[in-house]
Amino acid sequence: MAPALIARVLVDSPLPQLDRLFDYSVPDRLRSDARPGVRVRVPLRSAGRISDGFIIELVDSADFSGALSEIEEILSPIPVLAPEVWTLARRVADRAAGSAIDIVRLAVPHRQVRVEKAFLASVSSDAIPVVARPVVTGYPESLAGTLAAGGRVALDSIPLVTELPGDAGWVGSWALSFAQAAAATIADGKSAILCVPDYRDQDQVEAALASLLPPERVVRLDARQSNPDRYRAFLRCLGDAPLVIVGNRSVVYAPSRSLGLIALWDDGDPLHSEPLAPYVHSRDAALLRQELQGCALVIAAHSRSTEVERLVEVGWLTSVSPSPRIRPKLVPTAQQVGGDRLAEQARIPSSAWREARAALDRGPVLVQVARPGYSPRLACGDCGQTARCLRCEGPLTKRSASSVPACSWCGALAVGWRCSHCEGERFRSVGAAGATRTAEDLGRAFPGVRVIIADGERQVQHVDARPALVIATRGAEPIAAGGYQAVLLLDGEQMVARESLRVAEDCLRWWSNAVALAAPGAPSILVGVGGALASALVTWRHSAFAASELADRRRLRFPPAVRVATLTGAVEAVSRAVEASGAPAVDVLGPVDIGPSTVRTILRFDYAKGTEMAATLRSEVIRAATSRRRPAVPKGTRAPSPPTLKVRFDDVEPFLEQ
DNA sequence: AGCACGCCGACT
DNA sequence: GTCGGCGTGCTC
Repeated sequence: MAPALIARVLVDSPLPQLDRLFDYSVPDRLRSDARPGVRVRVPLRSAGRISDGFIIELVDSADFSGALSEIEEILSPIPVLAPEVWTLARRVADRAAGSAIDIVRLAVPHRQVRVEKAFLASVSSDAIPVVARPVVTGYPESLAGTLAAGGRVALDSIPLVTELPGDAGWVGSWALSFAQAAAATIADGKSAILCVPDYRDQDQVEAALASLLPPERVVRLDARQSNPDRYRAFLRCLGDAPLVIVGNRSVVYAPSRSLGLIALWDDGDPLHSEPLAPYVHSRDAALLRQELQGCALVIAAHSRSTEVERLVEVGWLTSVSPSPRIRPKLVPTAQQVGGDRLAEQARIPSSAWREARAALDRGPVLVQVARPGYSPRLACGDCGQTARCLRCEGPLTKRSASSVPACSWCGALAVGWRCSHCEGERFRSVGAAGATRTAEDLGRAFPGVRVIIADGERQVQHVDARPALVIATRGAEPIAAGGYQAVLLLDGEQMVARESLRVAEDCLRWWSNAVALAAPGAPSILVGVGGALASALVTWRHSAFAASELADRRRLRFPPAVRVATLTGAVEAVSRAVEASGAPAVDVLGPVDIGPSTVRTILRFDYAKGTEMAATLRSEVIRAATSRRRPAVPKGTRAPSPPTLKVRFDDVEPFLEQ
C-alpha cells in the first residue's frame, strides 16, 4: 500500500480567509521529500498563481471534495516548521485572533541555500559532553526540583552584579541565574530557551553561559543576525541535541523538541511585545508553549509586572525570591537642593550630592537620567496639550534648541505636524528652560571626575572599577566592575509625569534595574519622588506594589485585570464586530474617530471569555475581508487607507486617552 | 490580493 | 442578438 498521497498545506498568504489548511496531492516525483514541516510551493487558484507554504500533515484522503492541485515543488527537504512550533503558532494565533502564518514567519527564517548545503554536508556526531549539573545559587534549594518538574515560577532576581570566572567580566546576577538554570536543564538532557528583551541582556546571558557550558551547547538566535547566521543557528535547533537557545522576543518560537525550560527576562520591557500582527507578547507565547510542551517556565525580573502579579495571584505562577533575601540600600532624599553651587545648578539635592561625592572616591557612580541631552517636552503652542507623534502617539522632543522635533518613541521627525486636539501647528517647550539636566551640568557638579555618557546613541556596556561619573539614560546603564559605589536616580519626577497606564510599573522597573547594578551595600538615591512608588523601591517590595497596582486596575476594570480587544477599521465593520461580540454584555468603549472613515472601539471582558471572544472577532475579521469590499476607487482620487477590520488584544496604550 | 464567474447597457 | 461593465465569491 502506497503511503499518503495528500498533503495538508498552510499557505503563506496575508489573507485571513486563507488561514486554514488546503489539500494538495503529492506527485510521485516529490513523494520521497514530502514530510510535515517542509517548505513547498503550491498553486493557488487556477491561473498559475504560486504561493509558498508548509506541509502540515500527510493524509491518505482529502477533506476537500473538489479536484486537488498538485504540490509544485518542495523547496528543501528539511522540515523547518517543527510540529511543536506549528501547534504553538496555531494556538498563539487563535488566542490573538490572528493568522498562524504570521507566527510561523517569526518562527522560521528564510532558506539560505549555501548554509543549508554546508549544514547537510557536515555530519556532526553530536555526542553530548557530560556537563556538571549546576545549582541556581542564591535561591531556595527547592527551586531546582520545581524546575526539573516543569514548574512555573515568577522569579525575583538577585539585585547584584556578579563576576564571571576566568576574567570573563561582570554581569547582572540574573544572567548567571539564567545560565545556571539552563545548564541544569542541559544536564538533564533537555533544551532551554532564554528570551531577553535586548542585545545587552543577551550579551550578559551569553557570557554567563560561556562560563558553564561548552560553546557547542549554546545557540544564539535573534533578529540582528545576518540571514545566513540566523539560518545556520536555526538549523542547529532542529537537531536532537540539547541546546541553550538565547535570543530576543521571537526566540520563544524556536524549534525545540525536548524543551525543558523557557526563561524570560524582564517581561515588563516593551521590547517583549511584538510590533507585527498579531502583536503577541513573548510572555503570552511562552505561557502557551509551557502548557503545550510541559517544560518549566521562569519569568524573572527585578520588579514585577502587573501581568505576572496576576498570574501569581491566580496560582498559575509560583513566586520565588532570593534566599537569603537581598535588599539594596536605598537612601531617602531630603528634598532641598543645594550644598554646592554647581550641584544646585544641576538641581541635585545636597544629601544625594554628598553621597555621590563620597562614593566617587571609591569607584564609579551611576547617574540615571531621563535623557542626558537637551530634551524639553513639547506641547501644542495653541492648546497646550502634549505634542504627540502622528504615527505612534509618542511624545515629541527636540534634540537641540534648533533641531526638528522628533518622536521620542519611534524617532519619526515631526514634519508637517498638526495638533490632534486643535490643529495647531506651533510647538512650545514645556517647563522652564533647563528643566532637564544636561550631562555638562552634571559633570560640572563633580569637578575633576571622569564622565562617561551612555545612551541610545553612545552605547557603553561595561565600565571599570575606577572612579567615574556614569551618566546613563534609563535602560542604557553600563555594568560596572564590582558594581557602582552609588546610584543616583535623578529624573524620577519627569519619568513619573509620563502619561501612561503603566507609568508606575515602568518607573519602578527602570529604577530597580539601575539599583541592581550597585555594589553590595552601596547607596541608591531616588530624587524628587515620594509616596507609594518611592516606598516600594526603598522597601524593595515589588510584589506588594504590583498587587496594589493590580487591585487599582481591578477597581477600574483596566488591563491586565481584564482583557481588552481593540477594534479599528471602517465604521460598519467595527460596529458589526461589536454586535457579534455580544455587546452590551461586554463593555464597549467607543467608538472614537481616529482617521478618515476609521474608528476605534475597545471591548473589555473577563479572561474566561477570551477564547470565545477571539473566535468571534476572528470570524468578523474574515467577514470584513471577504464580504463587501470597499467601493471601486473613483478615478483620479487617492484611495484612503484600507478601512478593513483590525483586532488587537490586550493593548494598553489606548487607555492613555480614554 | 487577484482572478473568474455572473447578470444588465450600447454595439456590429 | 452578444461584448463587456465591474459587483460577488473563492482560493485545495
